[in-house]
Amino acid sequence: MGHVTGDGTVGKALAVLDQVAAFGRPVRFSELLAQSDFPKPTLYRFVQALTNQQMLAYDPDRQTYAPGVRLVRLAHAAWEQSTLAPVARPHVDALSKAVGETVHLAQLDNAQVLYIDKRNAANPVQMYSQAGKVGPAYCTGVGKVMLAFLDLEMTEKVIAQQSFHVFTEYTLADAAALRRELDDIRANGYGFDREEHEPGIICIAMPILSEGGRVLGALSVTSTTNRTNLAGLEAYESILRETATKIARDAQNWSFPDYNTNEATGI
Amino acid sequence: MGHVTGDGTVGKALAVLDQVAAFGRPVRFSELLAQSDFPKPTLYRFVQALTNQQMLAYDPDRQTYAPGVRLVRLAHAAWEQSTLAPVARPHVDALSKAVGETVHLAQLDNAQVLYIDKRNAANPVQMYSQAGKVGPAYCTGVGKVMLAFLDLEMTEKVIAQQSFHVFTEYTLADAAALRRELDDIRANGYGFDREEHEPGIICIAMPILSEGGRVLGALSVTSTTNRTNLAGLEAYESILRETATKIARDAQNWSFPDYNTNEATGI
DNA sequence: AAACCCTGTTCCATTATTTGAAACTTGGTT
DNA sequence: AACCAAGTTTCAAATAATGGAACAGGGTTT
Repeated sequence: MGHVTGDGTVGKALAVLDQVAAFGRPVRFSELLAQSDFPKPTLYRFVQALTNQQMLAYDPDRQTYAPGVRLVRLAHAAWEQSTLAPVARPHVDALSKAVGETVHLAQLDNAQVLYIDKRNAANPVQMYSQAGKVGPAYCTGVGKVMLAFLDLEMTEKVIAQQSFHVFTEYTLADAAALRRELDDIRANGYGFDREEHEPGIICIAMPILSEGGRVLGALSVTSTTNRTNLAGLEAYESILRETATKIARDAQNWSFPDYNTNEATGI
Repeated sequence: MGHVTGDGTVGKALAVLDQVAAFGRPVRFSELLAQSDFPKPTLYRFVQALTNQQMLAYDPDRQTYAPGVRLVRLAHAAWEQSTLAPVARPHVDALSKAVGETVHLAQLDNAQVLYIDKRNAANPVQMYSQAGKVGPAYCTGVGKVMLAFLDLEMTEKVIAQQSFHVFTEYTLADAAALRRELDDIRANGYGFDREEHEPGIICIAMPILSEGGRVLGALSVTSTTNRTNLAGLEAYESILRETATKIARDAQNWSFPDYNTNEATGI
């Protein structure tokens, strides 16, 4: 599943957790066993331990396992401490209000795009409904602009991991096409999604770069071909650039209090 | 930290993960060690393994650990498969649109309230809550209504785990006061938060009960004493009850496709 | 009913991994 | 140069993980 699996027992158990998550639906023990390298009792004990620990949830009626609620709790802490989202939040709010279209905030995670925040024009803040979702890097606006500004070695490493599955007639179908696109993006400083992932869905995307030029994440404004076109989206370039700059600046100055914030504050 | 810690190496490692998350901020190895029962090398290896596995993120500049992004990915799967949120979503959307105030969807998790979804009011109150966040059960609207409809044995078990920290002058200060309140809630079928957790913040809360009467979760509509009062919130009782009933009904019929949903869809 | 699955669970001797006191390294401070 | 604190590695002993095999339990077929 793309992970190292090393790290002794811990790594093995977490591989099982990934395996369950990858199913995308509650899964039976036998299904896990069928595609597992572990012998039956070994897998059984991992699943038991993870369930005890509430990393998996067991449904006794259906006899199925699914990722457990403890993950939701832990993820909240991760989201607040290890992603750009808390720093970016006010800026993403302001951007969302200004453009009135769907806004995404993303980071790169294991050669994939990880969406860490989203604003719906109509319906603000639906956290994990989209945040936490992963998507392909080679055919999304945010993915491509992040790839474009990695150092070359890293870019190649990530390109090598892309699947180049063809979603639409506009999907970039191979590494060569993607490299040409990345050159364009580097020249312009930003990029588009030209219905490459979903028909009718287009976006303009802007990298969030640290002062040193390191890729921190990316922002995008998404719309549909019914409502506008690429030229129309281009109008958002300057506000996207400003927003990205502000987020990068704040990320630089971001520091956590070294006293123990006693979390007596509300929900 | 409330966990069993058993389950061999896996349980121990996850206890470390919880420990890091509990800090609520990036934490140094020595800080973990100071409050840990594990000897230095043992703790060290757990932290290493978790970091390799991206369950923790290491910041080399500050030499600190924080919960890692892999959790965000996994939590998305957990949220979609092991919580009420996906079933409730359309109903919560409709409720939110109808009432124009902040709406919360919560479940009970280890004697705490776990918020699993949220819709902001049209003009949002400055209040900090998100999916994944946990809160106290004894002094929130959703917490109390869930407690009220557990079976008595379970109710007592959960009451025994409450801290009864006094947040405001209205906070229920002990188990006896909470039990009286739960009796009231059982009689009415729903409950309020009377500024018990945060000054100026009030809410009306409704349990989500299965046909068999099992507690599935709770819904609340939150506002401020500036904008309304308890009598004003009471106007939402019927729509809350209807929404809760619909969610319970859908949760009953909820079934996962047994074919492999191939997830080619975009964000 | 008996024989036969298929799934999930437990046994237990073998094996490999974890364990932790102590020693060592690194970087900063007196 | 001596000291100190935080982090890292070593290695024999202790412990926990491993997996072949055998055992339930529920359902279906003979």
